[in-house]
Amino acid sequence: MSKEIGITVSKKDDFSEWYTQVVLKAELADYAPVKGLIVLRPDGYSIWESIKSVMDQKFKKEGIRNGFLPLLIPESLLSKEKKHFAGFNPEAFWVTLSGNNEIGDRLALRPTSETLAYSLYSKWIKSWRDLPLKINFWNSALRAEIKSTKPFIRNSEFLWQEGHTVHASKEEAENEVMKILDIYKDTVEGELAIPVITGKKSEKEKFVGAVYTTTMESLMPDGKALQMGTSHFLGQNFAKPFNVKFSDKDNVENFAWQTSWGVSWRVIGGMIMVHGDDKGLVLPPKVAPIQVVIIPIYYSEEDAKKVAEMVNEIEKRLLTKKIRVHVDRRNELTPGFKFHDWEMKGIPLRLEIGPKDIAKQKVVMAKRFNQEKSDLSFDQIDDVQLVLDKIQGEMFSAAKKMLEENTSKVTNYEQLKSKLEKGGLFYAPWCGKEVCEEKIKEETGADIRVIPFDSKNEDTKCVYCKEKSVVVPIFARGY
RNA sequence: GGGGACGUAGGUCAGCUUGGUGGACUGCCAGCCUCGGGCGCUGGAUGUCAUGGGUUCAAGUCCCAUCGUCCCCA
Repeated sequence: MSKEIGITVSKKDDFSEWYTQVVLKAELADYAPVKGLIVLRPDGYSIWESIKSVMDQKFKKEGIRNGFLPLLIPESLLSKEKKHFAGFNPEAFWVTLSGNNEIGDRLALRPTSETLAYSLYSKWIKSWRDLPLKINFWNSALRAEIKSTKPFIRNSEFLWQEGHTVHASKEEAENEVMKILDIYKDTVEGELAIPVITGKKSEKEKFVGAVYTTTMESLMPDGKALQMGTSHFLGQNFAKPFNVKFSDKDNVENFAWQTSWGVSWRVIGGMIMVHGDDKGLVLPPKVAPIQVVIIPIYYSEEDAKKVAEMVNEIEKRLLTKKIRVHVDRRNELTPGFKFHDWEMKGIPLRLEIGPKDIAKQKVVMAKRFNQEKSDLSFDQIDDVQLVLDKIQGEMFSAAKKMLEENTSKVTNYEQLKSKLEKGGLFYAPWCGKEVCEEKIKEETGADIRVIPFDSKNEDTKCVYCKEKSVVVPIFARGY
């Protein structure tokens, strides 16, 4: 009846509005009183905690430890690497007053911590014995977004992790860049069930101050690409201005080789977009705050008692299996309401237990992601974990299919332009010149998202200038 | 960078054209009724009409300014 409680637009008709409604109505986040800022509610934060815990374990296996850096960075420090500063200055927030007194060296709210971290690293690193140094920071970053903000996707403050490593050799640092990118890919594909394409950014799109940037890109159902994480090879670009040096085994002083890398809560936005449907959020089981919700169904007091007993029993069995289960015991709401409620919140699996089920020694099981309903006998309750694993796999497959169906090759500009109208990822040969890249961006709104590691340059011509191509990047409109 | 929309109850919004005692739905609270896909009934509480100024006997409504938010396009 009351349709306003649910999502009022379809994903297909009004994607942007649909997205906002899902974020708000599934209670992941809410708007803060300041433009561009959002508040994470427990269900949203729980998803971030899942991602965080998985990535954190992977980092630790890599010998990376966690640290904490302050929020304020003095301008004198932020501006030490010139390109870096030029890149971040337009979107930095500045603290210029302490009380009523002006601060001489004004303080930036960290847009990223390279400069601060490396000024300290130069103190900490003396010898080759101090390397490699690998520290990760779970914090937030602030970058002023004046226009087009979107919860999780683009905010003036966002949660992320930023890792900063220092190595004695170029090879080791480059190797680290790739290891991190692998961790990122594993996490996003394995936990969030979002397939990604990995590769390099173009010179124009790379992190300001990096030698090169590796990235993982995904495709959203509206045809736009979304960058899910980046891992940068910094070379000695920061080591030199920040004096990050070490004495090698021959007692010769060398500049160190560095990497930095980050993944933000933006991946949650990607997850919402990729998997959600007209009923709301659809969560991959691995990151769902609640994996199984149980709805008790009863008419009489007598039934209520019997059902409650069985529900408690099943809840216990699922808890033993370490499944995150919740029983919706709210007495004042009808089962129908609860079905819609938990569907909007994206809970992967629902078990309905009523008198009819008890008589037949089974429960009704409903899968969120494909709406499938089936019976599950009491004996099979211990298999629920298998069902959850299967859902996780099927969600990834569905997303992968969507990605593949909307990825294609183009050989000429007209083709690229017309295909871009419908959205998707497009492999197009490119001469490597920034002029062409810029023209394409100007004329079509699409940029180079990634130059995939596995893309092969055949003997083809640049899609724009028709000169000999050097690589085949993926062009797309992006977030 | 360009354009558009909006700000009234917790939420969504009507009321503004044509100034005259602030409304609907939903949600919330209490009670009754039950519950297998958003049940029904009864009663109740809830407002800095974004802010500041102006016009007027009188402003949610007209005028000006400010602040804030969202969306679309590049």
